[in-house]
Amino acid sequence: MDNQQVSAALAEVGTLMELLGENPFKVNAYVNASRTISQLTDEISSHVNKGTLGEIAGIGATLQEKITSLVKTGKLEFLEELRAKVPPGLVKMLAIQGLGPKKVKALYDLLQIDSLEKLKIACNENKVADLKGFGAKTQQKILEGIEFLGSVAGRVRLDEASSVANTLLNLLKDMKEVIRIELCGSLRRRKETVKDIDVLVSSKNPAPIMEKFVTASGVIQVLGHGETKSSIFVEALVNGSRIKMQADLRVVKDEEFPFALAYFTGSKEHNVAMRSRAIEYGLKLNEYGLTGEKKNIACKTEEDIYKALDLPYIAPELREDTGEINAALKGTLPTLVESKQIQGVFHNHTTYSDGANTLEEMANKAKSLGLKYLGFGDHSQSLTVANGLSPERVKKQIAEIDELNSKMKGFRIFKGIECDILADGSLDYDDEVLALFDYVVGSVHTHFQMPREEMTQRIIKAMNHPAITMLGHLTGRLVLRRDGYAVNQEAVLQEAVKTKTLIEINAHPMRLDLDWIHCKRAKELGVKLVINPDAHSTEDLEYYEYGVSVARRGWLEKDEIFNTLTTNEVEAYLSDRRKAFTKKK
DNA sequence: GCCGTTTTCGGCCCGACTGTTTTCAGTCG
Ligand SMILES: Nc1nc2c(ncn2[C@H]2C[C@H](O)[C@@H](COP(=O)(O)OP(=O)(O)OP(=O)(O)O)O2)c(=O)[nH]1
Ligand SMILES: [Mg+2]
Ligand SMILES: [Mg+2]
Ligand SMILES: [Zn+2]
Repeated sequence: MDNQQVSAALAEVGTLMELLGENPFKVNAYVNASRTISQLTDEISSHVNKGTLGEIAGIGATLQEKITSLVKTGKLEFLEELRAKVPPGLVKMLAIQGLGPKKVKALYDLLQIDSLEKLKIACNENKVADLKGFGAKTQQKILEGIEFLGSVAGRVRLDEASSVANTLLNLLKDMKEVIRIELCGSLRRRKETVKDIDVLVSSKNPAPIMEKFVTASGVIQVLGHGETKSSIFVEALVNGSRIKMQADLRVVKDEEFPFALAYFTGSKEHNVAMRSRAIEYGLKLNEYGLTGEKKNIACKTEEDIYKALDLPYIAPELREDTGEINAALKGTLPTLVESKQIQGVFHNHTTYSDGANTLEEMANKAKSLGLKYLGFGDHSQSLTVANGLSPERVKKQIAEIDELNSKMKGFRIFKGIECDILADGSLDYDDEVLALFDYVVGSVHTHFQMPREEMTQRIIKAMNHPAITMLGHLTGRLVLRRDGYAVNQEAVLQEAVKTKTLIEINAHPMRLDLDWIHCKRAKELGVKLVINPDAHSTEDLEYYEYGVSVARRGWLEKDEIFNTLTTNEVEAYLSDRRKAFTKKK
């Protein structure tokens, strides 16, 4: 079993134990281990083999045993026993808004309800309202919740969620009652997918803000409407598709804003760690302040809060409880790469293949974004569905780039190609054609169904071709749409070190590939990365910002990102590599 | 189930909103 499978199994253990009414702290041990393993940079199997499982925080003797069983046999007897005790319908019932493990257990214990169908019937027969702790309103809400299940949205891509969030932000930000307003939660931490929109406002007069929020256009349902907190379910149109999301609004006093900002930014696990640290200091940390027995510790910024607990500021992207607090203590937090340090981007498409804009339009847009250089990467000849370039058209494009380069002042265009890595790991052009480019991005676009080991060898073979400069979208995954092909990312990253292949952080919000966890792994291994927007239009060029977010979540610094180099440095680097390639032939 | 400059038992983050209650449990953030 791999990390994600082990993580899923432990999460299921947690859910089933909860439904059996187990001790919540015990349940939390499983849930916590599940999360830790899902965010591990290295492979859980390597910990099993090396006997280092116990070194992972939150994994003790019992969990070591269970994880070892999962990794070695793919099975866990304890989980099988739990599954035998808890009907699967109970887990489905948990998805109903407002129904948690206690209520589901009560419904099962008292009315033998073990499916959505039976639950609906019981509600309609008015049996649920009579149970202790239930009532007419709860019964009605359950019925509505069952109907709502079909339209319940899962997670949403960061770019789409940002778009919905900005609509809400614009709705509120100019109200006279609003002093400060900020997007928080996973949006602020720049997670690749977002479950809901978390908005924080400071004000002396919350009521009108709450009112405006719950009556906003597109609100499908008001989930809660209180003095300091409201929740809604909204529908919005983003790029022609309907997006349904929850949104939460917290309103606090302005002097509480930094504490509320820290709280509402999360993550939950980071909050728990920070609050536990406050306890060690004899203090209490919540969304309103940092308080002791008699004293209140005034903080004007988040930085002040960290400082009060003897920690340096921790950037939102790092607040995932993946070691940031320990690193902060040791003074080994990274100085994260910033958007303004990106000098240019590679891997962009034009009308030569499947892009919407010309070379010149793309170059002008890049220049207007403040970039100093732009690299192209249209598709290669065998990718006919995307209008891949024949060697003749390659030469034509190169001539056009030469002309643009002589015309544009203070801006440099690099000649590149997104060259298909064919099924056998060979490249899609002869070496004579490959020698025409300043750089080559190697990407897999076909034959996704290969066995994992074959795919890994295919990519590794391509990385060993001296013409390859960088590897495009390593796994081919599409966020929330398609899993990547089976590939040993660890092996590819290790090979990248050996072959000095740059690994792309594909910044297209549909891809974000490498993901942030493997960025962290790449950092540990000493891999160099390059942030590319994979732009198919001028607007897409701005996607590199999403790649910067991934890099920051992966703890990456300026020096670890190739395209923070200046034009001259890039020029020198690429020309050296090209010389090595052409000399070899 | 995990963990330890309050160490091997007794804690484990803390609060808002709702609906059921008459003082609070459950769910969610
Ligand atoms: N202290 C504390 N804070 C929490 C807890 N649950 C949530 N929070 C805070 C931190 C979260 O980032 C923030 C928003 O909660 P969300 O459930 O919306 O999670 P978040 O935005 O992190 O991720 P998501 O919405 O799932 O993409 O509220 C909790 O149990 N304790
Ligand atoms: Mg959220
Ligand atoms: Mg939320
Ligand atoms: Zn591609």
